[in-house]
Amino acid sequence: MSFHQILNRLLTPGERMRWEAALVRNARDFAKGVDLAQQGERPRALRVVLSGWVAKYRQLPDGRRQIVALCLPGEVCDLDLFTVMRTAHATVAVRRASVAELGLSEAGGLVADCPHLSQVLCLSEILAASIQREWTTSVGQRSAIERVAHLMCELLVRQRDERGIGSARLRGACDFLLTQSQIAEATGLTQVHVNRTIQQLRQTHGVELRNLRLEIPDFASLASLAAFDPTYLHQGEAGHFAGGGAALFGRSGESKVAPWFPGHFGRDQLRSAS
Amino acid sequence: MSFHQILNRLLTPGERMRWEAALVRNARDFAKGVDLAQQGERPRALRVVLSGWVAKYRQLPDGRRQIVALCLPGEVCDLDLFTVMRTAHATVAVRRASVAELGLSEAGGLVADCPHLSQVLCLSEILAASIQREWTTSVGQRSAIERVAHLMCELLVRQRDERGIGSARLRGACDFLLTQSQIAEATGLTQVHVNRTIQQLRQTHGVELRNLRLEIPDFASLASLAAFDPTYLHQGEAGHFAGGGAALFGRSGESKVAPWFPGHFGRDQLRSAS
DNA sequence: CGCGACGTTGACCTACCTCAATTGGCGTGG
DNA sequence: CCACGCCAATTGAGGTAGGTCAACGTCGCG
Repeated sequence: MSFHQILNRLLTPGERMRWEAALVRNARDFAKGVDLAQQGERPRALRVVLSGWVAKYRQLPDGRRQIVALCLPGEVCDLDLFTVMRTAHATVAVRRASVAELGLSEAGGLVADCPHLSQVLCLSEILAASIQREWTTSVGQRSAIERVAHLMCELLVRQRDERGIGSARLRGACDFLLTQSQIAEATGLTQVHVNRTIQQLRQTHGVELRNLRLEIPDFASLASLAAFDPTYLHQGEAGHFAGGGAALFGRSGESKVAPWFPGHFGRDQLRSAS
Repeated sequence: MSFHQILNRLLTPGERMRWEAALVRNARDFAKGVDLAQQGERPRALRVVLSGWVAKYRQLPDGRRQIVALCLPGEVCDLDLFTVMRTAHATVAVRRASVAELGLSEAGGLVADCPHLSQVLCLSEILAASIQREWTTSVGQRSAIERVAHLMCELLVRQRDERGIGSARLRGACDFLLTQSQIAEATGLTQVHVNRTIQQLRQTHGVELRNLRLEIPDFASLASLAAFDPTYLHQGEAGHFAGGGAALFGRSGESKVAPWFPGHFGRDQLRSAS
């Protein structure tokens, strides 16, 4: 399922409104290449992409970088705000992007007010982890042409059911906001080699990648070349998630949530939003 | 933090006992190389490694495989049982291993009875995701020698605070249950090349890898070679997790958990264990 | 009109792969 | 106790996918 599907299935209409109002209220624009967060720092916000793409990357001391994840519109970047002391990766705007940044009090208030929200957040994290495993597989096992093709397939499919905030069409075409250098950083290849690889995909599969648009004339053959098996995207499992999530989270919809928050940072207590 | 730290901090003594009793009751042994689960099938159990190592791997149609994660003693393999319809990866015993397999009703009952358990499970999943990102970085950016060294560093550190079920000492030595072929599958290298790489590590860093034991005379220098930065393991953050987790999960410790379970598989309802 | 970002091309190089033996350790059975 | 067989580790020779370096082209924008 897409993140939107999860949201729609698990949140009540009221929760959804509250969630989206908070996002709009905290929207911020970032120019291409601007870091939203540095690696090693204490997480400052729960981030939700509203438009544009955002990348998580890890940088080694000598400058090498690996993009480890892409966050498309509507997706939550991570739960670091709630769970870790220092983020191990940085976050950057792939292109001009609009991102909602919810501070600790705002995010905590939302979670407190929307009993289903923690389910949604954790499930989105679990989906992200599944994608992450596939990326590891790609970089570890697939050849250059397979990697690039696989990335294309994944991003097409991930955008397919992003009605609402996203901006993708069905059938073989979608937004593609990465430069070739960024594709290189995501696939563990060189920018030069990515270029040659794309040309090869153009010739052999008619794939077109221009003006931030991707067109795939024959998705099936590209998927076959890339050994793309969409199982890991768990599409259409929102219903299952809803059930399993409820089990896992003890039906938090029924729990009385206390307006309490640990002050372990020495920060202010949360306001308990109504 | 290690998974054990999370467990110790977040579960009440009673919950811990219940948890461990369930593990013991459902322990099963697997010979080396035996699959605990195939990719593409419906998850059958919540698995917890008791002894030995377990690997998650993804296999491509032509046979290439990538080990995407290692589960050490005490760790939960994944939450697929609760969250997805078909697992995208397979699970295999790296060596003879003992694994607790909790079926849906047993696992659901545990989660229902132990209010903090869902926190523990989700946080362990989040930690696993962080490790996964580092693996992607490794395979994408690090050279062969860096990859192997990094894996060694990670596994040493991950075993350090595994008192209890685990069997690791501090200071530069730990169990290492992978064959060179398995290291190759985890690092995206060839078995042959892994062999040469290890020899190089032996000569230049005195690293010894024999008889399922790893010895690292100079951890600092190996870590530096590998660009190993343990931030991503989030050690010693169990306290933080406890707080943040509570916020994220709405202090489930206080919630009244209903002995209810979705029957979306058409399975039996859960018994509500006392 | 000129600058900067992105894409494209060519020549050369090397880290890692492939294939194919060979060695060593160890458990098992005779 | 030795012989066999299996599995993991090791070694060698040769090949290639992809990296490196260095231009050059092209497009959009101020």
